[in-house]
Amino acid sequence: MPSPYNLKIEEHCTECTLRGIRPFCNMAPEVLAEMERVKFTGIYPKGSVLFVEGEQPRGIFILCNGRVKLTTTSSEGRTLIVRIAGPGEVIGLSGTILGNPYEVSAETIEPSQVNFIRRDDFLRLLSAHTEACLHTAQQLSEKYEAAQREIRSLGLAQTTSEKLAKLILDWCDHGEVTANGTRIQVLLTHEEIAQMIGTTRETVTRLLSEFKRKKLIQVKGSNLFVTGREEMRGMVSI
Amino acid sequence: MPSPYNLKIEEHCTECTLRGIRPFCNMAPEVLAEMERVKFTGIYPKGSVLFVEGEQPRGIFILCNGRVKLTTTSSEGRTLIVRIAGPGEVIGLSGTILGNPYEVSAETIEPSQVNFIRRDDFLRLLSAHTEACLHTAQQLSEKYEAAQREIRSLGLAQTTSEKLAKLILDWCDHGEVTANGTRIQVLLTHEEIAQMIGTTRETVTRLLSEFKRKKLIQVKGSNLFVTGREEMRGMVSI
DNA sequence: CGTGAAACGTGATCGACATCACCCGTTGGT
DNA sequence: ACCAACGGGTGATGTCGATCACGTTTCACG
Repeated sequence: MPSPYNLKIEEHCTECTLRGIRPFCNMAPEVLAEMERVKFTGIYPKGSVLFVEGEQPRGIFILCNGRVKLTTTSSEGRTLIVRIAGPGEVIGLSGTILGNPYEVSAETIEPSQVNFIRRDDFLRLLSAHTEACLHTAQQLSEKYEAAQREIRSLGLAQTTSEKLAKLILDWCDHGEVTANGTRIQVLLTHEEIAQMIGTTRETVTRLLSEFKRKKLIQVKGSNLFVTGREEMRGMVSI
Repeated sequence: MPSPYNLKIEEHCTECTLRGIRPFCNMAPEVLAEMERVKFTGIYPKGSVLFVEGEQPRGIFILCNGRVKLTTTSSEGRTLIVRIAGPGEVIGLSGTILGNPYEVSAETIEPSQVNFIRRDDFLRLLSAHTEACLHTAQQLSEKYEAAQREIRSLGLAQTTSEKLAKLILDWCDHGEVTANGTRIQVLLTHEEIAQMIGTTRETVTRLLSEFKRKKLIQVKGSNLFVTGREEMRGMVSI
């Protein structure tokens, strides 16, 4: 018997699938039924590793609920967070299609519900249903464009504060607008923020203090209130 | 009547299409025939602009011959070369699929032969032929993985010399191994190399001199001979 | 063949940021 | 209740690379 907590997110996911909110689930009933037949649903606690960079692709992971951190590591041990995937995103798609090893590692940073589809099942699905194939092409296009934007940020930003401001502004898009600024839940440590923009923990700490001093942001627990959204936009040239 | 030069590259492209060398052309005859019917072939001199960042997507460009520079520019005017596309690559795919504006600008850096397919024709092709759709998904996966690797390089490299060494090593993969090192044709100025790794022209000049001093490379005209491939690999931690 | 523009080479300077070192406060585990 | 481990804050220091400035070479083209 599942715990009340698990039931809750399961319910939520089913609902979203039925209503077709998730881009990847918004397909003809027979395709969805087929997907339903071959999928494995898993619920992972925070900190679970879905797969590791370099592994042979076992299949795709459809994230129903929760968030997953995608990282890559240099031979020196430096880590870069490539992306944080949210609900509705498909993970491990390109590797699974091409049969290439996963390019990144995936680790949940929240309790997450994940549907897994084995590689051969997925490839069969693609050949059998043009619709699934079209949706996959769209998902890949979106990921590609997101990667393109990431390349822009990393390559064109002049200073570290510009990168950090850009990151916070990106977060704002999914934040909640309140009386005292846009509220964002930051579930990342300074270390992890540093790994997202290719800098060090100390620099992130210092820059965030600077932003506080300049009244651009306010920190209350794990909430970050962005009070100077316009000023921050002025700092960003990308 | 086409010039001998144009004839030559046209011939070469036809041949490659027939032999199925180009990944995107390696499809069932009826799909190829359909593509043949809707495509527009163009031959562009060096420096032609295929499209500009931000434009509405008109369709896809299949590069048969030549090379195309894909760039993005910051509001400050700084330019980043995202990728140099070569024969067989499809350009403008993700934007065309999603209907989003082109994310980059495309400019030929060699005389190039390009097949253009209009957006609606292409989308019809995708819906009609699962095979075309599968090939598109594969192309997108490859592009996505390439972008991923680019993110790795930009985000994890510690120093600029590491980035430059990595770039040269990447070039080596398509170079010709000779008695005195791997030969590469560099058709880029120092300025453009700088734009590929997010640094300045002066730094590229200085670093290349340093590499010459250390006997890692030799420059003869537009040819670059990599003599110390192993030493350079040692400089790169990504 | 000359001439102007583009590409390349190099020195001087300076600031941003990585690195090291240490401290403090919180948290969670036994 | 304690203390190790973790996350966060901050100073001192050194260095890499951006920037400016100018000279030199190469090359296209009339």
